[in-house]
Amino acid sequence: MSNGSGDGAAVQSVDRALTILKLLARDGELGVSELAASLGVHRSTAFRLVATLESHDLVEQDSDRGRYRLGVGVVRLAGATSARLDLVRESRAVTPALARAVGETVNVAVLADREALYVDQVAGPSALQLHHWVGRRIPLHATSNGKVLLAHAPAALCEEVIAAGLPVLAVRTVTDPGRLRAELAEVRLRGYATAVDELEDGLSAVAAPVLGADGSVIASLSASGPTFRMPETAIAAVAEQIMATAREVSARMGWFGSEA
Amino acid sequence: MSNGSGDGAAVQSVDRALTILKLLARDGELGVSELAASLGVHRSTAFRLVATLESHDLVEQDSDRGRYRLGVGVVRLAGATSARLDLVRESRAVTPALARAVGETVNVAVLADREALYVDQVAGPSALQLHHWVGRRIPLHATSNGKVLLAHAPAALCEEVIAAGLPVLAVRTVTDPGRLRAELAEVRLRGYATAVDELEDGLSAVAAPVLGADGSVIASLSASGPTFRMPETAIAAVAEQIMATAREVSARMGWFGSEA
DNA sequence: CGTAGAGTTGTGCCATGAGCAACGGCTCGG
DNA sequence: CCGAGCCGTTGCTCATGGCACAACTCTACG
Repeated sequence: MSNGSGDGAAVQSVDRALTILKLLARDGELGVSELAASLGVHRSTAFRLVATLESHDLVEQDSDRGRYRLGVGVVRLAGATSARLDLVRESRAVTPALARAVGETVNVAVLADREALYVDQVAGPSALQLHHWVGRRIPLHATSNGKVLLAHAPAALCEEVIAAGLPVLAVRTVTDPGRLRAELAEVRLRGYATAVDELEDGLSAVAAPVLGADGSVIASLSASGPTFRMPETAIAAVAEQIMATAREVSARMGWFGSEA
Repeated sequence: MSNGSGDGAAVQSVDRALTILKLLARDGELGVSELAASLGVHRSTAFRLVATLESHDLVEQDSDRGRYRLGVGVVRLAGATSARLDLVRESRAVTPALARAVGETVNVAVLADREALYVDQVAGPSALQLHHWVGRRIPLHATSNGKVLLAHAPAALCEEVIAAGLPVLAVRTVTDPGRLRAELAEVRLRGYATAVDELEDGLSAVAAPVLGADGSVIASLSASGPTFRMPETAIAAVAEQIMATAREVSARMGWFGSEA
């Protein structure tokens, strides 16, 4: 093999393993010898490929020496991708308009472990913009999105985050537990969160919660830009726009108007 | 590498590719360099692994040189596995009792391309039983399950199957198009199908349709055994039992009683 | 414009993937 | 019951396919 430059099957053994997944999707259940015959490889090769898939829960066996079928890991992967696809697709219907209206970069974030995971971003019209954050994990205490997610998370999670420490990231990072708790209470009351020079010097953001069909907070929607473009006096007006858009996204996600 | 005998990661490159899927499930979107860093491999290695995943639609890119996320192939795999898991799980609630009651092997089959795909099997109590058929594809015209599926399939499919030829498989295989059409009409009228010495000499079967929530035929349920144990005189009684169980499975699959 | 970083491609080397052989378990037929 | 055949699994060796390096292209930023 000379590293196949065009056919897409760049790594042969990976290609074979993925072909096993397709065969099982097609046929439901197959034994090692059947897989080996379909792939045109030796039984021991098929066995090792399927064992690797099994170690990742992508296939499973009925019994110790039985036939293989697709496993729960496949459903898990799909769950991860379709829920997030839904959120990104629905929010994308309205976030470009918000980005234009407030003139800043709009982000959507979800709670993942004890961090804010950025799942979508739409740039505002300015030349001075945020770097691409999708796929990045950001500390909860230092961002507006993080504060929204934390304010609506179980109290136990909030205490875990505080117990793990609130590291300094910028000149105004909130590092005092009491102050963070007070801010989170205000977020819940007011309906939005702010972060000014807390993640990065010169970076400000405002965020509001996105609700799901059952009224629980499933994501956070923010607008962020340079602090000099988002002065104290402008925050409330921006917050109103963000909250309105967050309500629209919530409705698109199935929320019917009565907050949990 | 000496083919790692215990750690489950039998094939390293496959393990790495599957780890990429997990990373994307976790983080939503990642670039080649980020994947390479997470895996601890060179960028070119990560690129080739992700290219292989992409060739199988398991990951996709926004743009030509953009970041990767999980692709529609993942949802397809999950669709294949969860729909079939549902059918097998729901039918399994009642098929063992049927196998005991009629004393024969019970099978569940679905229509897949132009064949009957066997997705579950429960052995009857007799020593003389069928071999394991799960995962096997069987010609539609020669089995009771195939006839049920064909009788309720679009007419175009029926004609395609006939046009492709009806090969002889046993002494009584139906090979005449007119006779097959007449049998299928009778299946639709009577509510069950039979196959006697048509797939294999000495093998008989009776099958009835399983309906889904929308009243369409989603599977076929059969009992099969040696012809000497299922004489002409016993077929109607067995058919009643099979139809009753098929109605139960249908209800479990969400059918509410009014056939489409 | 130049630089840095990211994505992509070509090449050669060696470590890993593949195939062979052997073993143990299970099923079926005599 | 025994033997044969088949299947799943494991150990070993070797050669080839996977990997890293280097180079190229493209894009974004100062």
